[in-house]
Amino acid sequence: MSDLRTLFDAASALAGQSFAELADAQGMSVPADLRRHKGWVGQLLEAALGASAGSQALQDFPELGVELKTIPLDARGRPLETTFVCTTPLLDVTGLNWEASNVRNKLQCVLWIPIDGRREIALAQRTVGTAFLWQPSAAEEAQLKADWQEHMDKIALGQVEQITAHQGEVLQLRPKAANSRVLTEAVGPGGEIIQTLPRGFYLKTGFTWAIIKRTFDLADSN
DNA sequence: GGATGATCATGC
DNA sequence: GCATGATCATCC
Repeated sequence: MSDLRTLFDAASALAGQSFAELADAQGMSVPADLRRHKGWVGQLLEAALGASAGSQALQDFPELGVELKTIPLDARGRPLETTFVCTTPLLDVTGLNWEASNVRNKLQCVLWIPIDGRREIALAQRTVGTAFLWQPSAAEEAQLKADWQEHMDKIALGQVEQITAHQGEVLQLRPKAANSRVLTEAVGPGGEIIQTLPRGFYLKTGFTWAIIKRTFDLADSN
């Protein structure tokens, strides 16, 4: 992808296409469901748009500074899932600041691609929605920053295990691992090193719903 | 019905 | 294990 316009046009052109059509074009096969293929739709869209970062800790289109995110919507256009942003540092966090954070970097410019997330529709028949570019408004960034700071303060104080997904207005902290037996190092209550579940930052659905709602001029009811 | 905590696949 | 891509499954 040489420029943002080209990428956006390519993403826009995917609107209305079914996963079966897209998979066929990419030489991919469509799984029966997502239970054992949770990231499949994201990978399908990455392939269709030529994202190249792979498993590196980079934006999907580093040269454009753009992060690609699919977001599954229900019949009313509401997000069905929270949106994973990045994993959370749990050690040596005292010097970290929002401006240099991975969360801010990832969310600086997002190419959102709504997808049909309805489980009652066969995966192959679900379709891609209308892509749109988003950059956080000053208000949105302020919310994100406040939540990020609150979480990071607790982590720095050795209180990571007191954090639940209920905390944070728009940005929550939740486990992010293969399973609940996976452990990583963190700071404990007494400043010692403890073993704990890896965590990740996720955008709450209320936050992404507000973006979707505004973008497509949808009503709050229904 | 919706959100939380747990989980799945893959590459290095 | 940690990064990527997320949704599942169970709970309230």
